[in-house]
Formats: sequence, C-alpha cells, structure tokens
Amino acid sequence: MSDLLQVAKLAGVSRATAARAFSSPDLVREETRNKIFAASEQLGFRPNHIARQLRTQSTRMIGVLLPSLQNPIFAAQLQAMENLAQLHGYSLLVATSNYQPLREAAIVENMLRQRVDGLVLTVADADHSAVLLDLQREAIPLVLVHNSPQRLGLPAVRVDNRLAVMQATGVLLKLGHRHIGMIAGPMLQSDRARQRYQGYCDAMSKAGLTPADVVEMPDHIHSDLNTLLPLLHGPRAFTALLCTNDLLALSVMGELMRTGYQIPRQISVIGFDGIEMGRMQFPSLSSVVQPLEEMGRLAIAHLLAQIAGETPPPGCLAHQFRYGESIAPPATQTL
Amino acid sequence: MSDLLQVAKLAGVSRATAARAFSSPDLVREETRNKIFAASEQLGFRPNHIARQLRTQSTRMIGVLLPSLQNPIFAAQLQAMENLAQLHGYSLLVATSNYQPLREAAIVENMLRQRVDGLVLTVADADHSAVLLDLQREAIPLVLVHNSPQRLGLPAVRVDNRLAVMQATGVLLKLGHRHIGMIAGPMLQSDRARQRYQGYCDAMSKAGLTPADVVEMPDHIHSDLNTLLPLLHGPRAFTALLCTNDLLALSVMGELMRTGYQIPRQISVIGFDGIEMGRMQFPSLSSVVQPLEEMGRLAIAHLLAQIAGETPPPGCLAHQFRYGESIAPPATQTL
DNA sequence: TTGTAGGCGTTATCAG
DNA sequence: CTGATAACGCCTACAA
Repeated sequence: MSDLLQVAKLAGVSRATAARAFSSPDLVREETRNKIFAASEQLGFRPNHIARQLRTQSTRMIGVLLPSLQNPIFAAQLQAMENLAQLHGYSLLVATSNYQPLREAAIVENMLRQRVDGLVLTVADADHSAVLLDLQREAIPLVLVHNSPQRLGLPAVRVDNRLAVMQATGVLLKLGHRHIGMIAGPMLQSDRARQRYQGYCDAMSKAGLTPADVVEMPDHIHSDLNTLLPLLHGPRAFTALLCTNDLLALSVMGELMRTGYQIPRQISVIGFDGIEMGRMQFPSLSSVVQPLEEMGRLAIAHLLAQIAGETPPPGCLAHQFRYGESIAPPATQTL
Repeated sequence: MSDLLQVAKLAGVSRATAARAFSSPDLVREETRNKIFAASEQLGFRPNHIARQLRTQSTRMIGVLLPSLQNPIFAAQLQAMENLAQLHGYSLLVATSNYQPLREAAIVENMLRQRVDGLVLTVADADHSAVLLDLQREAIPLVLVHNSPQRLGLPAVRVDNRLAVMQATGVLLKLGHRHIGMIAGPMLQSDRARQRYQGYCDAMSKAGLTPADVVEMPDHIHSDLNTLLPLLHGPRAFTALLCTNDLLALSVMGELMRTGYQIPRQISVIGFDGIEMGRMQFPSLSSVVQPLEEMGRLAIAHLLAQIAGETPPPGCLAHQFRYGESIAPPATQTL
C-alpha cells in the first residue's frame, strides 16, 4: 500500500504538504491540493490510522466490555453506543466476558495496550472486581454501565435496581398477592441480581411479610421447570413471580403456559429490563423498564465529555414500571 | 506512560533486549528477563500495540459490519465471532449500518484505514452493494455472512434462503393449507427477504397455487395489525403466514393472539432464523433454524485461514426446520 | 545471549 | 503557502 511520501512525489510536493492536504486542507493552495488528491487517487492511497494514532497519541477508539450479547439488553445498549460513537467519529472495540472476572481483566488490559481513548464497562460484579480496582490508578476516561461499586467512586450509568424491584413488588402486593417468589440466575455472578433481590426483601418486610429465599436458576436467562413447579403447590404456593430479568421471565411464562398454567389468572409474572419481546408477546410481560438506548447514549456522551477534559455529574437514570398482561390479582383470595 | 527504553535503562539492558523479553521471552536469559519484568512492573509499563502494529504491519483486529444489533440473530452471531476471535488473540472492531449503504461504505473505509487484518461483513443488499464491488480490488481477507452476491465470487457463510423457505412452505402445504401469505420487512432493503419470498413463490407454483403478493411491513421486526387484519377475512383469507424473520413472526403472533385469534387453530405462523425466544414462548414458533453460532465461528475460522494464507472452500450451511406449536392444519377444510 | 541501527507512516515544529 | 526534519514506540535483521 502506498504512503504519503509516494503521493507527495507523484504530486511533486513534499511529504509535509501532502499530509496537510488531508489533515488541514485549508492550509494548502487549491491547485496544489488537487494535484495531491489526484495523485492519491491514482495510487489508491489510504491514510494509515495506525501511524496517525502513534503520532497523535489518540485513537478515537472506545473499548466496550459487556458480559454477553445473548441478552438483548446489552445488544440494545451497544447499538445505542455505537450510533453515537460513530456520529462523533469514534470506533468501538467490543469484547464479551461471559461474566468471567478473568476474562474481564484480560480484555481491559488488551484495550489499554491498544490505547483506546476511553472505556465503557459492564462487569459481572462491581463490588468484587479486581479490574475496577486496578483501573482506579489509570488515568483513563471510564464509564460503568449497570454497575455501581459501593466503595469506588466511578462514573456510572444505571437505574436504582433495588428501588425498582421494591416498587414492582409493591405492585403485586397492591394486587393482593402475599406469596411472591423471586427467580434469579446465578446470584454470585451478578451484583444486579443481588440488588434486585434486596429490593424484593425490603418490600416484603415493609408489608409485614417474610421474604422467600431466592429461587436460583442455573442459567441467567433460562428457567428450569423442575425447580419451579414444586413452589407452585401447597399452602405456601407462590401466586406471583418476580424475575431478575425479562428473558428469565419470558422463559418462566412460556414453560408455565405450556404446562397448562393460566397467566395471569393462576400466576402473575413480572420481569426486569423492559425488552421489546416482552411487549410483543401475548400475554405481554409486566416489567421494570430500563431506558437502555438512553443509557447507551449517555455512557458515550459522558465518556466523550471526559475525553474532552470535562467531568460531568453522575446520577441514576429513572426506571419505569410497564403494566403488561402478565399480572392480575391472585386467584384464591386467601386471608 | 513509560516506554521500552525507560524499562531497558532501569533494567540495565538495551532497548532491543527489553523488547525481546516481551515478544520472544525465550531468546532472553531468565535472569535478564526477570530484571526487565521487574523494571517494567515498577514503571507501570504497558506494551503499546499501536507501535507494534505499525512496525509489524499486523493489527490482530477484525472489522465486523452488521446491519443492526436489534435483531438477536446478529447479536448471537457476533457473540460467537467474538468468542472465537478472542481465543485466537484477535479483537473485534464492530460497527452497524442500520441497513444504509452509505454507512456501510464509510464504515468499511474506516476499517481499512485502521488496517484491520480482515473483514466480516453483512450488508443490506449484496447484489447492489458498491462496497463489495470496491472491495474486489483490495487484497484484504474478507468473509460475507448471510449475503452471497450473484456475480461476485466472494467467500460467504450462509444458508440457502430460497430453498429453506421452499421447504417451510412445503410443510404448510402438507398440512393442508392453500391460502398462505408471506410477511416481510422493507423488501428493497434486504436481499435475504427477497430470496425468501422467491422460495415461497417457487413452492406455491410447484403446488399449482398462485403465490400471493408479499405483505410488506414498514419495519423489519414489527408487524402492523392494520395491514394484516384485512388479509384474514373473506374467501381468500390466509390460513397460514410465513414471515421473513422470527421477530416479525413473534410480533404477528402476539398481535393476532391479543386480537383474539387462536394460534395455531385459526392461523398458522412460521418464522425464519430460529431465535431462542421462539422456543421459549407458548405457543412456540415454528421456524427455519439458521445455525448462527456455527456461522459466526465459521466466519472467523474462514477469515483466520485466509489471514494465514490459505483459501478454504466455501459452501452453504445446512438449515433446519423446527416444528413448533404455531402450526396446525387449517381450520376450515376448504376444497 | 545481547547490542546497534534503521524504519513502519504519520504529524508537528520550525524555517524559508 | 511549502519544505526539511524530528519524533511517536516498537520490532528485527545484522553484527558482536
């Protein structure tokens, strides 16, 4: 591939002038400029960003770490981030950790070696994250999404998970439910799942009820019918289920309906995230809606501001409860 | 940030030796190596990939262009690609075009300037793609996913869309359906949608039936009830609907059920892609399953092979029809 | 096993 | 407005 020097030669100018024709065209006489562009065209010249990056010490690249892309919430967020980044001339270096701290660390290290201009991270468990601790020392623009470590004061874009589930639980309580269960994926892996369970416990306690143990599924996004069914029988049977995320909720609904349960008549279900699919299907899923597009945009905007040397204020984003067809008063009006 | 020279000085060796300690440790005596690593640690040295890339003319980065991340098929494929790439020490530069050819072109140009080692592209419409034509001239490793332009002989990872829908239509025909409709997103934007419609037409014609006009929705992934309902009444009312993708199918199902239709008793629905959600929900969606994970892996594997100088053979991947609860014989046994 | 030196393709500083 | 030249940080013959 030809370089600036060849273009310069062919155009009969110096390398410096050729370079200027590209980076600051107005500093070059039009005639000269055209000769340079013609030569460039003829040689199939393409500016080398690597060399430019080495020289300018700026990559216009942002490193994005996500736990997974299986869950559409991350895809939606990534889409929003990419749109805004692209608009500002930034590229995204994307990697997934599959919720594994070791991979998180390796990925971040690699991104730092690549000299990305900033990082947008979603880690599995922010409070026990070695990566975030290490990153404290680096002076690199950084935004967390979904996470918010208790101790570290890092800029974060997220909703108040605990409060949100407290309110969602409140909705079920108000409908008359007393036996409410909480379904989650692997709790140890996800700080968010734990926060959401806390919100449930808070709401139950405040209502004078005993929070049930969390029902832990082996997978973040699939329910296991064998674990579930026993909990729906007997005097303490759940009449409503809160799920830590929408995919889990949709999986629960599907399996229960397939087994013959009527939703919401026999069982009410509430999810978390507010993914599109929940609205599409029938019965539609009640859920705590996270403003994912906005979160993605905000993460990038915040990062760009940091890169520009500003320090914008943090703050939680507002969630919203979406009433769907998956909830109703409990069938048997016990008590 | 400190560089190799500083590390070398502190360790009391030359820059070359310090460099070797990182790139080929076995060429350096252990004692020396340890001194270098210690110095590196002390200085917080981090190898600069940009400089390395400039020098070695290799980035170990792959450019990935996708139409969108809203559709989980792309997310799933991306996830698979990222996993395999990461395993081989490659990073992914990801960008989305939102099905816009102009963005496709700009994105690819940018990736080339970044000197990615290879490209994995999914364009909106391969047969009318300026990007692909231009790329013919570049000698860069390239794999298409989902696309397969008629004229250009580019390596592609995909299923036979036309055949697949022909078979899916066959399933409906065998069930006794005669009035089968095909629902699509914006046809002009997507070569795949057109191929799939072709498959439907083929099957209908072969069965001695007249293919209906495609029912075009304004959006790739949402159905519009107002467009749909009129087609379900009258003597030529559809008893079965083929959709060009699963999200569209799930949207159709949800809306119809919400309106009071029984699925599959009154209307059968078949999708395309085989996304997870289709299996989860009740009734589960019948669909043509694309092996998305395999496609993602294969795309990367094929690309890495090209980068290694090999030229692996192309070939379609096998699709598979998944029977779900969304299809049944037509209600009224006309004819 | 280690050192020397040149170059990867830009940009930026300084003269002219 | 244009040209010469020195970095940016690393790798890699080649020589010692």
